[in-house]
Amino acid sequence: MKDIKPNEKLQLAFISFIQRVLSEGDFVATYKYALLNAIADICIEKLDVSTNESLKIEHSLLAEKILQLYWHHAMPFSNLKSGADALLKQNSGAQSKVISVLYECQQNNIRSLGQLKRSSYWNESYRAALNTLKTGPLWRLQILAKQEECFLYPHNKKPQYIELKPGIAACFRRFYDLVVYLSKNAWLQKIQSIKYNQALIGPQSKLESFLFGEDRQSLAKVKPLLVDLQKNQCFYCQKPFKNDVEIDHFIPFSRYSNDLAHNFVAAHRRCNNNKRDFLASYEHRDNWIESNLVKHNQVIESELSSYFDCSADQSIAVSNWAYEVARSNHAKLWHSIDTFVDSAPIAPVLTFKKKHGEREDKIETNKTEIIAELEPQLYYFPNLKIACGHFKTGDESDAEYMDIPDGVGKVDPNKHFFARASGNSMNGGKSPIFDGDLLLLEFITPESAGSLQNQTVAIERLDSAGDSQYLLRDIKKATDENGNSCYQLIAKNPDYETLVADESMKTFARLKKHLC
DNA sequence: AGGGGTGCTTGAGCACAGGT
DNA sequence: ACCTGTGCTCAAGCACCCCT
Repeated sequence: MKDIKPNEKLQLAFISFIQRVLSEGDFVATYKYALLNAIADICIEKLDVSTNESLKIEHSLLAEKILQLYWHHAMPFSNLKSGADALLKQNSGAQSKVISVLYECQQNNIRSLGQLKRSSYWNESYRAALNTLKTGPLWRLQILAKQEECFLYPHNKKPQYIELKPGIAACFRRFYDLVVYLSKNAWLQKIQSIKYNQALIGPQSKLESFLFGEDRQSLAKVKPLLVDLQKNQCFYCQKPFKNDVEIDHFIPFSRYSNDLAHNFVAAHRRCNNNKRDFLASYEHRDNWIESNLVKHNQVIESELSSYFDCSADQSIAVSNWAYEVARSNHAKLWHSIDTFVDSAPIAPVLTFKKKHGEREDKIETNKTEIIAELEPQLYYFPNLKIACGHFKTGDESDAEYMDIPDGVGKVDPNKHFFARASGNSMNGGKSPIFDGDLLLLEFITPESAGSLQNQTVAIERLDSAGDSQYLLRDIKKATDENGNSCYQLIAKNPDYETLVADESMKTFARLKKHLC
């Protein structure tokens, strides 16, 4: 729930603005498509992006991302029919500066972006991208129909970063697929529209896969390593390989089209095909974290850093984002052949955690020392007021983490969460609940609820505006005046009247523990 | 009405000068 | 050495006008 529900009006305004950028902006070169794509990528690659906060993105990070996005574009495009072989122009005038410098690097036998970063060509390429961004696209992206409209970030040229306005980063995360799809399509059309390119591209071409396709060749480097690390067993079914190994993108390539070294697992062809573009279940995700980001982190980094980006933080951030979106959309997660599980209700967000007593700077210097594990924390929803009075509107936005206090017993981050009581209707009986008390609740569904008789539950209903309202009450089965059985919602405080459950209400969570 | 020529505007590349 | 600002050039898009 964290990060995924920016204000609905803002979401609509965001979508509308992105559409306008692509339709009303003037495009002579393709930089602005790349910039939009770069910002979207960075928003999902960063850990700790909060819903309503602004997000600073360093110009340097954008420049690196731009180089990454243009890397493939700087290779000569071959038209198989005509035999022509040349660089596609990405500017209506002279060739784009970024393409020119990357092309020069490739002509000097730099074969990957990782190699470029370690080479003497890096500085020049990086500066070209940075200068290009700062002289134009950063301040032109938000010029719509000749008018400057700073919806995404203010135009402040002094600091070395742009600052996405509150909620914008969350919108980029929520609508990542859409933004990338739209910007890449517009990018593709722009390249096709440049007259110089038309002779080269011809009437139909494989331009899209050339520009935005994956580098399949590099996967050959991954297979033997992963087969070895996985002890010749399929990542998903744990059964041995029989000449049927395929490399799977754990976070599907269709969802995130940058190859990250930690994102690969070896799987049976059948398992991989059956998984298709689904996210794997939480169980698989835990195993992936344990295997690729903890146990084999260093080996993967040393063996594959020449071919792929190797940031464990980036991988975990992308995985968090992908699972957040899945949960928000109630998507199914693939577990095994033709078997799926729910992504809702609450997926634990994984973060790296230091070993107890370890110094902070070790994270930077020695990643093998980092252990990835579920923090002993649960979600806390400060905006979710569980009413102890009358139904009260609240929402699940702005989730935070809260340490699990001692003595609460066994909890599951998939089910349990914290929220505050609001009001005094449950202030009575043996264990009164006061306004502001912390409640440990367990999410329930009609299927998982079991008998609720004599339990304290949070009930949810929708108000006339469509917002959710919540109320905490004891449940008791009773008989109404017509002799029909019904459920009474009883307040511990006798000053509050007993309500009868109706069809507009649903049980949302049961009270597991009341913490003062 | 439609085609072609002209001039203006815009976004981008590039060279250069001056400041830090 | 690096950054920043300025001015020039170029190609494309567009509006306008004129001619057929």
